[in-house]
Amino acid sequence: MATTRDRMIDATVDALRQKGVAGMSFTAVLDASGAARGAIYHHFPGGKAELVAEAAARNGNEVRTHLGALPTADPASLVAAFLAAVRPVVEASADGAGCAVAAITVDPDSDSLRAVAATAFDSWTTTLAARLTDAGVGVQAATDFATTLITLLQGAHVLCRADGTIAPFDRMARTAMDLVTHRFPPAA
Amino acid sequence: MATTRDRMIDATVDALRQKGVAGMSFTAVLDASGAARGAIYHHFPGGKAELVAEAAARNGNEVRTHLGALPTADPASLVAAFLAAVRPVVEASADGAGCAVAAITVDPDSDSLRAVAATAFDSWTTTLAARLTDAGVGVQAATDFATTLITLLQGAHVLCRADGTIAPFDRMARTAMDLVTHRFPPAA
DNA sequence: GTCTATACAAAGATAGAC
DNA sequence: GTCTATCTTTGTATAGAC
Repeated sequence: MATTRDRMIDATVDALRQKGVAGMSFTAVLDASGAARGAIYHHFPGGKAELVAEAAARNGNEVRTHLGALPTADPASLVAAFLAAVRPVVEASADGAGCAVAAITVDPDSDSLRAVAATAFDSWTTTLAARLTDAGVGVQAATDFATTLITLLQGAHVLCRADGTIAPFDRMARTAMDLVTHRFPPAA
Repeated sequence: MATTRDRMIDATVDALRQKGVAGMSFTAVLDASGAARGAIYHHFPGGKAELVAEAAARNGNEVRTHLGALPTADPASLVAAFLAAVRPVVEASADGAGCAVAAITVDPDSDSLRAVAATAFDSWTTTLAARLTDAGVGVQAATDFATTLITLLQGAHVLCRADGTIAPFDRMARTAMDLVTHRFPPAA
């Protein structure tokens, strides 16, 4: 069974994705988690900043784990696997969800939150880059390429949320596959 | 000379880029624009929603104008021109600025704001797609490609803001140029 | 059109009983 | 550890004088 503290973090991740840091309220987190008001500063003495940082970090770790499980093959099929894996997440964005890690980058005056987001994004690109080098891409190109894939993912969140549909993602995915297959043609 | 109303809109664009819709306060807008408190509902009877919608729409139109002025040539040099044009904007994101149109997509329960953002993004992709067809790309591929460029732009805003540097943009730009030149080799 | 003053709600944060 | 109650600040929104 999940502890109260865990439920609060999960509720915070959801709230971050939908409303961002400033738009998220303790009231919403407490309602969703069933916790009492005083529980916040009991479990998170640092207040909102601490709760938000831990929630975003947890979400970032989960995503990194998923990215690390992608099958390694030639670059083109890795890109295809990446796109297929993130599509359901972006689909949720079209319905108003968004990315929790991206949400904490918008905080006005919190350098520590931006650092948490930077660490998460860096872990994603590093993980993806490792898969690309496994697929035969050079180290420099793999790092650049992995950054591009995460950039596309984050941009798709924004465009699909605005559009209310997954259509922008699908247009982008077609282009990405077209470009990468011309650059790294399948050996077979 | 700019009217009070114009200065309020400009201040709102800045506030949106830095703090988002929920994080933006009338107090900040009034301080930055030098307007009085009562001026808000005089010029914008619809309150915050109306002010924010008009600010984002103005920002969206400005960007579209810039995109329409890009020189048309082969696809690869158009991409190069696009990347060079947006780089300074993304550089501001690394310092905490962000994109005003992207900011209004995060609003919790405002469908009209999301529609404003969707219209702006659509005008950008349509404008870019027209340049691509001028450069000889087919209509379907041009639409997909233009969406991909805007997706990269929005993703770069997010990653660079998190990182605090322009480095993610530059890594993405290298990859984008590498991919597009292999797909559409220069005629010369 | 522009200003001051204020009403009303909601936010984050704290204190202290159980 | 968990809860209720409350303090303080800040936000949006409005009223009305000039």
